[in-house]
Amino acid sequence: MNEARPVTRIQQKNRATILDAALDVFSLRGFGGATVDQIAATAGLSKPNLLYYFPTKEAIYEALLGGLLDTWLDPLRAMKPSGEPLPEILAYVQRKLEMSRDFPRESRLFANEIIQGAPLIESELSGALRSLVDEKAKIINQWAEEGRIARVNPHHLFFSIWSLTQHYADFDVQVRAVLGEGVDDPFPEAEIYLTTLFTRMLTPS
Amino acid sequence: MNEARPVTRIQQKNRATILDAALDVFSLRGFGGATVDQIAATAGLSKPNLLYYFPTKEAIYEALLGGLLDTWLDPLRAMKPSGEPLPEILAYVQRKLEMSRDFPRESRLFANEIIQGAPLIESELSGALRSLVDEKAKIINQWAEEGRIARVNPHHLFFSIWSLTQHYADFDVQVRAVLGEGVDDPFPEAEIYLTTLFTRMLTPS
DNA sequence: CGTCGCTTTGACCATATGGTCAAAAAGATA
DNA sequence: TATCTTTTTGACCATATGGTCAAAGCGACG
Repeated sequence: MNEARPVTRIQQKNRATILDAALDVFSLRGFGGATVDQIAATAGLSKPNLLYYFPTKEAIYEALLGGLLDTWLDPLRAMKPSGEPLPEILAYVQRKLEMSRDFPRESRLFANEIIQGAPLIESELSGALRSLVDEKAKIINQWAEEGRIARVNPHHLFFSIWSLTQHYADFDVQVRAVLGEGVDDPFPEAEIYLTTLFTRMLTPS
Repeated sequence: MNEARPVTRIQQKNRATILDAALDVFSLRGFGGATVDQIAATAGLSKPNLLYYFPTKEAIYEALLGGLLDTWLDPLRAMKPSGEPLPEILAYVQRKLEMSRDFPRESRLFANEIIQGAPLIESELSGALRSLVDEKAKIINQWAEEGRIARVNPHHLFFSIWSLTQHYADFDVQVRAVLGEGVDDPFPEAEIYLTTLFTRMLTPS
């Protein structure tokens, strides 16, 4: 009768600990480069104990990725056709940049997955993601036709927002190396730069 | 007396074959996720035979990365202060985009390395790369002061060029998934979009 | 306190993986 | 053709890795 086992406090805590450790390891080494032992060590658990909570390495990875794309797209969903065009877009850029600053591991995990061919989430990319983007692209086009923003290819506009914001998480090492010791937080300047960029590009001439 | 052994034709061919195969595998799976057997199989060689040409897996990886950053930066080196500002910058963007189109594996290899913390090339990043960027940043600032382009943060300008162009190689799967079946080559539109973007951002108001 | 189910672990296993080595095969050279 | 060097390979090895299992530890609850 599939007796519903309650989720104990220990289970909740350990699952969370494992996922956090796995995020550390997977985002840094990619799926193939990560080992269960590393994750277990990072989580402070024995390997069999870890495998008591997640049956396989794949299961941990899937648990991390599942929902990540969804969370990642929340800021885009928040872009409303009723708002002022430029502020709506700039708010989206800013929220994406904040996510790069506050959740760099998630960003890198996602980047790793995509670079490696997105074996696990390709269906979501051409399904849910594509639908959402198509829908929001119409809004951009609408705004452009009304002359409220300059005309741009809306799909590539989204690509550029993703690329520019995620760059500060994924290529953090490079950004810091190039900026040098003097700069300990690249994000304030990044925000100014990106705001300027999108404002100049989208302001109708 | 360290008799200089000549490099035979067979050696040349096999080294090239191995590096090409390794590029396939490393760019898709990252260093940790790649196996010597996969590389050997892709190259059509036996594993011991492969290890006759490169002593270790690391050696293959290093051989690939060594020089890659250098090649990668050639287009930036070509940016001359004597030229017209906007065309110089647009030419740089265009050449970087071409590299993403023609050498996506190299781009992904590089991305993998950076995302994973650049263990092998961090010194180059804060050495050669940083110097070159600082030098070119001065040119950008000079142009801005002369009123020939709009004022922007030059370092972040370079970040944006790298990020936007490499995105089309590294996130190719996502780009194609979002654009759908109808688009079989995203690059022409990308070029138009990026040209527009940088023109609008950099044209003095 | 005793029982029962949840949690943890040491020992273990099969396979994968990076790498070695001696010997065979294949060229080059004379 | 005989000799010497370069190239190739089958067999092998130590370690790493993903995963299993039976048994022990532990906590909640009657």
